[in-house]
Amino acid sequence: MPPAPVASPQGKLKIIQAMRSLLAERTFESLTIADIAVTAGVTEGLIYKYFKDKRDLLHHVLREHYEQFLVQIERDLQGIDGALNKLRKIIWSSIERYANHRVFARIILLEVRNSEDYFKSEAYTLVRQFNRLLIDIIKEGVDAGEIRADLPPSYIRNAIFGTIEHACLNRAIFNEAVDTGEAARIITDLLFSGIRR
Amino acid sequence: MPPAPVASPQGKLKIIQAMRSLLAERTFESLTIADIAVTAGVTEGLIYKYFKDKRDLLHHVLREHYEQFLVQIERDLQGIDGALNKLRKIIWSSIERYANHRVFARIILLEVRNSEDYFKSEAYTLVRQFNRLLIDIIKEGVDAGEIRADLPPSYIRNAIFGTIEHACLNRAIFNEAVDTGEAARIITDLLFSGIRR
DNA sequence: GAATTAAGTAAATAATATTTACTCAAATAT
DNA sequence: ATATTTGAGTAAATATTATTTACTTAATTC
Repeated sequence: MPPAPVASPQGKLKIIQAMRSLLAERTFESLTIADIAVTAGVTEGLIYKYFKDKRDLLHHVLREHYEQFLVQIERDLQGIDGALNKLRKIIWSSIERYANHRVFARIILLEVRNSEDYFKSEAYTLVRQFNRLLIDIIKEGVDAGEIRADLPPSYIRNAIFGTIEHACLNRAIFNEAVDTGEAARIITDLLFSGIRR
Repeated sequence: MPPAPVASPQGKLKIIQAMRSLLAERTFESLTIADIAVTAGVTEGLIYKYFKDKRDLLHHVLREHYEQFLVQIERDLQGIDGALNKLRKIIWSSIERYANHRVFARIILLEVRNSEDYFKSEAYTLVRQFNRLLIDIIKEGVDAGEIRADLPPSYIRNAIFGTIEHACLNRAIFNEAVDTGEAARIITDLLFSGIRR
């Protein structure tokens, strides 16, 4: 049997929870270790017992979010046939995630990409995994004749991610509302059919 | 006549230049005021004479870059007719800028959006100005029947920016090469005609 | 029951940002 | 021609924040 998942100690959980709730209101840079410790109700030293530094804690929070996201995506794709239908669903699920999990959106869109450590983190491993999934679906679509073969899959993936992210940026930054269904419909239509009349 | 542009003092210029050259190699967060002062050959105090704090200096560097970019864009659009042709040119010019001015790309894609101060900065005013230009061109295209009228212009703008930015992200982060002409052709084609076969 | 270990604390230290009080030289006004 | 102001710049002090260290304490295991 697999090793029983060792329960995290209270203190660690409180630290992670404090980080999440502080990030809902403030930027990563503006948070001090003291802030986090006070909010969590632990001492500053304990944070360094579980995390290498402030950024490592950030990456841990992102990783947990991303794990949930990937589980949900996998579920969402069950029973969907055809590459375009899968992409449509992924677009919807991604927007839904950014719209309803603002801390997740803020971390990934605003806070991590400026640090080299991120690209060595486990969180980034998950991002790459999601990337590969997307590329595979695009290739499947090309092979099936659903998707144009003259556009490199990486550009298609960039267009999908980039468009979604920009559409959700104002949500992450200014807390503006996003209508998931509407946004997904418009973005899918735009990417599938183009802007030319 | 307009007030003669007062020449910046040597020290200020050296500080700005030091910031630029350091940002070519390292992330904003990793730069200390001491680093910047040593590289510029001035004392730390002088930096605070001209800039409110480290971020204010970053915003100043971005503003100078963006001013140049807008001047170039305006030139590039001269004599081009038709909204789609203008968008095509803007896509090319934007990619060219990110590809050939990596510090600019790094600042705007990775370093500023995580701070509230940025959105109050003069640099951001210029970004909004560019945004408006793009929206105006899109509306012109809709009115002229070149661009679909059933897609909100803001989504079209997000798709254009987002796709370009994601395509240039690996350039900014990992210093990967970008073939401007090729990228512009593919992205324009993708956005104008869609990915569906 | 002694030894080890995990969870946690408190205080010290190190790194860094920022402020303060000053110097000097040039420009300007009297 | 000199006193006064001002802008450029410095050096050192201070404030803030991150990180490390040395230590409890309570539970587990040998």
